[in-house]
Amino acid sequence: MRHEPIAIRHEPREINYPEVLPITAEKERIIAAIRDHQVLIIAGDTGSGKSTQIPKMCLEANRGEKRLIGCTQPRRLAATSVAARVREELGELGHLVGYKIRFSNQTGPATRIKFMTDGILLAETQQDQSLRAYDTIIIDEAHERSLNIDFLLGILKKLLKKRPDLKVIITSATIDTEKFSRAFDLAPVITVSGRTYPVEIRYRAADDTREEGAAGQDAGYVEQAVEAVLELCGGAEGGGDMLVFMPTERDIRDTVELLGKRFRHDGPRLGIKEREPEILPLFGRLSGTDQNRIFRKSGVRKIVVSTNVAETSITVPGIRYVVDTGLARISSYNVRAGTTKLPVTAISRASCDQRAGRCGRVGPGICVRLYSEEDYLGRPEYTLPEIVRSNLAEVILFMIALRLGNPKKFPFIDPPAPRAVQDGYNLLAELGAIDPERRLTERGRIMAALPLDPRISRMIICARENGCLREVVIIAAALSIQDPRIRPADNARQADTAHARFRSERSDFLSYLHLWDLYDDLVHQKKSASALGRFCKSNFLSYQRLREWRDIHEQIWAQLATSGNGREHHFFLRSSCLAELETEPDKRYDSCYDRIHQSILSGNLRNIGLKKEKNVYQGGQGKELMIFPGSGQFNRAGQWIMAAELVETSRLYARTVAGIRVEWLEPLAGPLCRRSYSAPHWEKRSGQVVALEKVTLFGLVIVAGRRVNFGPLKPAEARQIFIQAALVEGECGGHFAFLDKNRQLITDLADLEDRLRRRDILVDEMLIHEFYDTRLPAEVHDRAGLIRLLKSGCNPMQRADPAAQLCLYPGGGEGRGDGLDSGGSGRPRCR
DNA sequence: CTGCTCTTA
Repeated sequence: MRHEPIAIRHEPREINYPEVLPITAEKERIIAAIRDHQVLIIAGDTGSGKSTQIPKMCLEANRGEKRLIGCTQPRRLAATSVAARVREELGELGHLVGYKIRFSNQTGPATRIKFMTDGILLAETQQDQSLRAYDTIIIDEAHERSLNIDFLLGILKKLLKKRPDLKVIITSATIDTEKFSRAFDLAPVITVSGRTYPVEIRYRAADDTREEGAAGQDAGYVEQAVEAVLELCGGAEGGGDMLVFMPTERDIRDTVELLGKRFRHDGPRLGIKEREPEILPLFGRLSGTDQNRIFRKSGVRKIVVSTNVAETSITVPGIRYVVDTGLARISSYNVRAGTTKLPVTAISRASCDQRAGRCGRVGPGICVRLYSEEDYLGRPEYTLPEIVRSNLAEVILFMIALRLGNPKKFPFIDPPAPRAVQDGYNLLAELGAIDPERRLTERGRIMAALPLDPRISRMIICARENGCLREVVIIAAALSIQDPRIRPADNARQADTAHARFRSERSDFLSYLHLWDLYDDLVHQKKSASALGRFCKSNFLSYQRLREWRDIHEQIWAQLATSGNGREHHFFLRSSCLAELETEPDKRYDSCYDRIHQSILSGNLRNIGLKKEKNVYQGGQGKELMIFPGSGQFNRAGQWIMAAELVETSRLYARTVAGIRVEWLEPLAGPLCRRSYSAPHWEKRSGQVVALEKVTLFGLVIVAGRRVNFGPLKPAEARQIFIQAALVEGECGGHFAFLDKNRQLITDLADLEDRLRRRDILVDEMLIHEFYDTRLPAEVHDRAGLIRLLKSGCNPMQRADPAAQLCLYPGGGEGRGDGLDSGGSGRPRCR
């Protein structure tokens, strides 16, 4: 818990604002608005100075006196770099600025302005629900509408009544400020101009009359982008770096390759006199050193070919020209299938404009759009907020843990669809996090306390029971980071060879464990950071991501240790299933493969598959999966698999895959299994009605034709079969006096009919069935039940003798208890 | 035969 904040009184000192920033002119207006309103919306485009100057204005408005001024940023890098900038600008007041991001808390008692990622502020609400550590909260870049931002805005909206002293400032690009204002009871909007240069937009749509390529080929935007780049280079525009936006890594590879070729072969003919430019790919999975090449000055023209990272996350310096395909991969959650789609999609107008703006930061720019103005105008204005295209399980778990009420009534700016909310509840129920009343279970509480996807938390809980916590925590941390393997286009083979060193033949999860063991050895040998870096480089691994992996691993252990009582920590550390003596890497985990993978399966039940053909699997709910070619299980996997992820791109791919045994599924899935029964029939030997049980999980048959005792499942149906087969047709087995008598009577009557040549004395089977049906108690449906019934006839308190009841003629019973034959084995007898 | 990008107790 936070101790009472210390009020830091200080002599008022001059706070300086850079004159060049447009926001400086609005200073007095903004300070007055902060004083007069609880919520304020400030709209300003790139270069307005809002991120750095508004926190200083809050200080000048006497905010942050007893509590903190909290400023959120969507990305860690932004949080730390803006903090550094403000600290520098504040000069001798610089010590008032701190920041906190995951794994690094640089705040102290003197901190009054705290920069952080929005994820951190969200996480803090778990400890400090009313955010009492803050008197002012600034949500920056709200227009990005990330899941964290939308969730935070809802929480703040609910908090405002309870915390009248709290001020909230929402800053955004100058788009859609109306929506924010309306969401916060018509909060005032102050608009600040940006500080950018004009950007000339040129539309260069694909020529419609141009012949289509081979059937099924796409529009050829790679070729068009290359043409556009060559035109710009050969035109009269002059020098300056270029930024080309592509939707996928593969397109980037193709573009880089084609550009290089064209410059070499056709450059002179196209009037490009300059030296061959430097062509650089840029995407998130690129190693840090390769990413940093875009910041180096080389003396020749730079052409950066990038994914969406360059739209908001990385600012490529010095860009004068943008070539925009208008495409991006945008993820969306498919509620029906429970999978993620990652299609190449036409981006929104806001995104197009953001991309264009990337060339107006150092001087007037030119943006070539590979689509028509008509196309542009027909696009949606904004990108769909992340919350309406996400799996909501984690959000809902959080809401239950914090008692934030019904998600359907929560003040989301754009509420998610009811079906998506229902799906989130369903997944939580499948994971055992909530009970039928949607309250947290014991498991759910542990899951809510872990900073992980609920599915991953579920694996850890299962591993605790299975005694393989050490292994599964390593894997859980691995599943929480981006793939640490690097596979450069020009060195793919070498990378594959390097990665094969730790690849498991049976499971991608074990590959993670092998890599961990390899790297952990080096760390324990106290290798220097540079030695570790060299190891990463030569093995095509990301040093950054391995570090993140270890950090998350440590964080999970710390959380597990505090969630139990202190003593549990020891238990956790020792609960490894590792066979101490086995040193050969791919055999090390053989003996505990089942336990580890059962634990992982507990979080991945939705992602199982049954082999249809090589690499193609029948998934749940009628899905067809294909093993991702980058998986170690490609061309290797057996009959049943599970995957940590199912993502639909060109196909529905299963990523991070391992073989499982079908027998694991039923006990783990429990009530998720659907059962159906067929061919119920009387079995004389066992004295039961037996049916064939079929068990399915998400539509996949996991048990077929299992013989089960049908009576307890469907007593009424079983009883009819029992009456017909055992009593009417006489296949009961054992010896029962009443049955013998009834049979004798029927034989006698049949004889009588034969002699008299009549056919109306003996009643037909249907009537005999009816007779038993009326006389036999409802709960009797097998031989054991019949024996129990007849035995109860021995009880003197019993009014009617059951055996007599079952005799076909009046008075057929021969006294109490006589329903049972004294012979036969193992049957109860009356004494 | 190959998947955009962020973020956390």
